[in-house]
Amino acid sequence: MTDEKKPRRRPRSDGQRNRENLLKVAKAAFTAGEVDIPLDEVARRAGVGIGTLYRHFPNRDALIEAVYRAELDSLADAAPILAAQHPPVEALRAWMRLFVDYIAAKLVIAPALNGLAGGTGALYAQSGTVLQDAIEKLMAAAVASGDISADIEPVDLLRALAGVSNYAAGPGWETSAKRLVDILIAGSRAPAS
Amino acid sequence: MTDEKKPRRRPRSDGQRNRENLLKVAKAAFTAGEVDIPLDEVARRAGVGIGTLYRHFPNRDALIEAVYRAELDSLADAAPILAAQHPPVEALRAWMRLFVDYIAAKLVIAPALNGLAGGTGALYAQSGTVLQDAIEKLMAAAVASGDISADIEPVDLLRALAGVSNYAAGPGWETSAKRLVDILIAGSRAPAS
DNA sequence: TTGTTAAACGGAGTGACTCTCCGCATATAT
DNA sequence: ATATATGCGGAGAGTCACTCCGTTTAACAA
Repeated sequence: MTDEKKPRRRPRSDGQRNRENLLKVAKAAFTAGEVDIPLDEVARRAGVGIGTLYRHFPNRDALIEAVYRAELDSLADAAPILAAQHPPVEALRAWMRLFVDYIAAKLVIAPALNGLAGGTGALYAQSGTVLQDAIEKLMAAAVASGDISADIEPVDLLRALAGVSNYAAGPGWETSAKRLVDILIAGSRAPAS
Repeated sequence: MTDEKKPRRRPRSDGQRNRENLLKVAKAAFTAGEVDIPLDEVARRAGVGIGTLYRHFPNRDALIEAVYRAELDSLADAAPILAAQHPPVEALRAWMRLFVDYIAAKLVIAPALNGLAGGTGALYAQSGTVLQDAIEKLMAAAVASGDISADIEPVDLLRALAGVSNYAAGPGWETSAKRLVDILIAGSRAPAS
């Protein structure tokens, strides 16, 4: 019933190496825009058989999720740091801008995120929770300090941000995206009651 | 060089019928959530051969675009009407809410829009222009009346809206999306100079 | 070292899907 | 009624995701 520990053996070193290699190759391909790269090709570039790829990642989505989970986590980790360095509203703004930067640097690729089966949720439901937690805490602080209105759903802002990443195209989109961040912040301000 | 007119013959009636049938079937499937439906199946349901489908729509994306173009157009058409009925800012707000309604009614399906190859642009570059025109005019009016700030990019709002449609999941998302509309409007207001 | 064994590997094979090609059918115009 | 451009249909080629299972190898014990 409870989780038994069966540490019979140490995990095999070649297994871990291959797994990391696959992730590295996949990330390189995805960030290079080859979102639709065949999985055979990923395996080939990583110097492993297709069977090995599928043992580590049961399907395409699993691979994509694994590639981005680390990025998502590091984005989430930045939240408490920013919170410590800035006043609440500015921390929120800074984090949202960082979100945009991540997209700009192709560290997080929206098409890949959205391309997931069923479109939505699948990935954000699992990996996305860390982002939700991050923004929720930032907003809670800003609400507590009386800077932003209490009846704003954190998720809404995240959605808007994610939306921008979908349509990240054309020159100047990045500054345009940061302008949107300002709009969102301004729109979330508590009325000067 | 210029577009020659060669109206040798009237288009064949069966051709038009089949085309409409395909669109009807495809729309039904897409709105029912069967975004990944095989094209053979679409052809079968429409009672035509696969070859016929591919003559009318050279690839999957073309079909998706054709299905939604009408919806997109009607959404765009609503803009001037709303503009005539409401003061500028309210017209803008109403239109953005209408956008959300369309998504809610599954008349426009975000997963399908985003699932397009290459992720971005492909569809919005063509069909999306009508939406851009629509919101640009609404915003121009609101800027002219001094209600909203001049340095807001219309596309940004569209992006945010589209983003929300991606993550349209879970109960209450709709009201949450409309709240986002209000945030965006509030954030776009011109400073009471 | 050597033997044992569980863990991991590789890649041929399967089924599903997209898209092409081209001979056949039919609506339109004369 | 005849001619012909227009549209139809579906077999088949090419690609891809994912499975299966015989073979290899790293980890551990003796």
